[in-house]
Amino acid sequence: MTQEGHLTKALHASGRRLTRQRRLVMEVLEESRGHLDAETIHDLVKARDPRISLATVYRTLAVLKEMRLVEEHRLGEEHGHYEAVREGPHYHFTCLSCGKVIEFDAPLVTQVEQELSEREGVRVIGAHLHLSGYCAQCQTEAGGQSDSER
Amino acid sequence: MTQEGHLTKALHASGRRLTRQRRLVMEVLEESRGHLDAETIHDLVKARDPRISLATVYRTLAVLKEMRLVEEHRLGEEHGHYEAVREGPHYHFTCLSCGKVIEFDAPLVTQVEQELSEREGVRVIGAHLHLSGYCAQCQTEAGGQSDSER
DNA sequence: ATGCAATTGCGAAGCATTTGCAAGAAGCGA
DNA sequence: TCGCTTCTTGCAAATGCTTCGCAATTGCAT
Repeated sequence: MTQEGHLTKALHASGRRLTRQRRLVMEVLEESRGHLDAETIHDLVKARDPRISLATVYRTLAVLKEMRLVEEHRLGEEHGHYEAVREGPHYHFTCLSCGKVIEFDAPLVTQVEQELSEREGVRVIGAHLHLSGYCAQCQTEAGGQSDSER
Repeated sequence: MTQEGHLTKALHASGRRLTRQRRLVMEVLEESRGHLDAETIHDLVKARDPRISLATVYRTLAVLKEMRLVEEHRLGEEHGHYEAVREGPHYHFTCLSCGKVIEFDAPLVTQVEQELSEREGVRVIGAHLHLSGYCAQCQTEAGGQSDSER
């Protein structure tokens, strides 16, 4: 009831309510710690409550995003992927061949932010670093350097 | 005729043809060195040839992208923005308030790529770094630190 | 100049995401 | 606990961006 209590409080702080649907979406995101798209989230949530609608999933994700409990990433430049926010910043690498996503941290990004802030006078709020290429496995399996993808 | 010749050659190398439409799209992208969305590109191209269709703009952008002459960015996580590829890598900062885009370089990103490659055995092909926050102007004008945006 | 394959324009289709609205809950206060 | 008010949901229709099918054009190699 700890994390649920936290969610309740966070919602109430902005005049919102804790609903079964919101709790389920948050649960799914926290349990399967991956990068799920809306459709997948919808499926997983439906397994626990078949009545939930896709529109509600989208609305919930928007709310959670606004509360900074969830982040949206545009990994393959395709449709959105969502994940529950964890400690510290982390970035993504996507394999162009098999689609695998590797998460990594990179303190140097903070340094880049600082340099930019100083040089341009901006205030940086968010940072997305998205690398792409071929993972170790796909490199050995197929050479992986041809343009034969997509 | 230099750059046009180059475009022709690049197209022919992959069994493609240089058409008026493709030349115009490339021209527009090179002249207005910004981050244009497809609709804007379409408008600019139509100013020079009203017959061009939006579908052709998209098809041309796909071709140019595949030839690595153009890059697509998902800046505001909204719709795609396109720009002609220039020398060296460069990254983007978007102002959450006014939407302004600042481009910058950051050699440190290369270092991040190398670290990841060594640690995970991947081969990095592309890198997108997208920072967001408030530009100097928007910070002074409105304080800019409240969550009052969208 | 001629022919064939690549390309275009058009409208329609396709996705992912959003929205309008009436019915359904959450949670405050009595 | 019961009501009432307001926030939420489901549904389906709508939207916005992007892609596709197909017949008509057009580049360009010969």
